[in-house]
Amino acid sequence: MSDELRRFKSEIFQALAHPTRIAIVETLRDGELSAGQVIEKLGLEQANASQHLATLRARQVVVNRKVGNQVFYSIRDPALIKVLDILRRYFYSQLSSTVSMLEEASQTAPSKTGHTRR
Amino acid sequence: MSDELRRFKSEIFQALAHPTRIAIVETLRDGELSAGQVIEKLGLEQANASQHLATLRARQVVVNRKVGNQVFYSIRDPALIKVLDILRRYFYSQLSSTVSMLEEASQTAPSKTGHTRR
DNA sequence: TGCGTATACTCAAGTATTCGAATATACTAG
DNA sequence: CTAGTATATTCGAATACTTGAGTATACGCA
Repeated sequence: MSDELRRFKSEIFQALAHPTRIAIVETLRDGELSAGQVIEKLGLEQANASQHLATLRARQVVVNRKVGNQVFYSIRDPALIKVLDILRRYFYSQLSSTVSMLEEASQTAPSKTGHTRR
Repeated sequence: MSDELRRFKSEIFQALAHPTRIAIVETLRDGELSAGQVIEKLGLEQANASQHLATLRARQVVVNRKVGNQVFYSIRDPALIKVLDILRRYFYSQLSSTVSMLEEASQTAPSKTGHTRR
C-alpha cells in the first residue's frame, strides 16, 4: 500500500487525536452547528475552539458554511461517524478486558461487577 | 458522553496517528509477525520500530507474545482493521472530491463558492 | 560460563502541538 | 461610518512526539 495513503490516514487519525476534537465531531454528529453553538455546548474557550475547528477543517474532517455572521460546521463524511461508533464498541470491549485483567491481578477478586473506571 | 471515553478514543487515534504505526498495523493485518519480520517488511530502524511498537502496546492496539528469542505481535481487536478499511474507502471519496475541487478552482473564475481560502 | 541474536530502553536534539491572551477580520444593524 | 457580535489568526511559552545513537536485557546454544 502506498505511503501516500498511509500518510493520509495518519492525518485523519491525528485530526481526531485530541479529546476536544473528538468532542466537537461527536457534537456535530446529529447535524450542523455554528461555531458558537459548539463552544457553548462544550464549554470551550473561543480561541481554542477555533483552533481545533481549523485543524478539523485542514484535515477535511468537517466542512463549513457561512450564513451571515456565523459559520456552521458539519461532518464531511458519515464514514467518520461509523469509525467513532466502531471505537465506542471497541472501548467497551477494551474496558471489560482491562477490568478482567485488574481482577486477575488483584486476586482478592471483586468478582464480576465491571465498570470501575480507572 | 464522558470525558474519560473521549480521552480513551483520542489515545487510540493517537496510537494510529503516525504513518509508520499505520504501516505496522496493516502489516499485522493478516496475522502475527515477530518484531524482526515487521522491521524487515517495512525497512525500519530497529530502535524506531521498537518504540512505535511500544506505543501501540501502550495503547493496547497490539498484543505481544514471547516465543524464545523473539516477540510476536498481533492486532488486539479486529475492529481496528475495520476502521482502517473504512478509512481506505474514505480516502478514495476524499480523493475524488479533492480532484473535483482542484478542477473547479483551476477554471478562470472561482466567483461564487463561499470558501475563501485563507 | 560466555557469545550471538532479538528486542527493549534511555537520552538528547529537533520538531510539532497545545494553550491563553491579544488582536484581526467579517458581517449586521443603525 | 460606528458599534457590536461572531469567528479566525498570531504569538510565545509549555508540553509532547519523533528520531538515532548508544546501551541494556533476555534468550539459546555451546
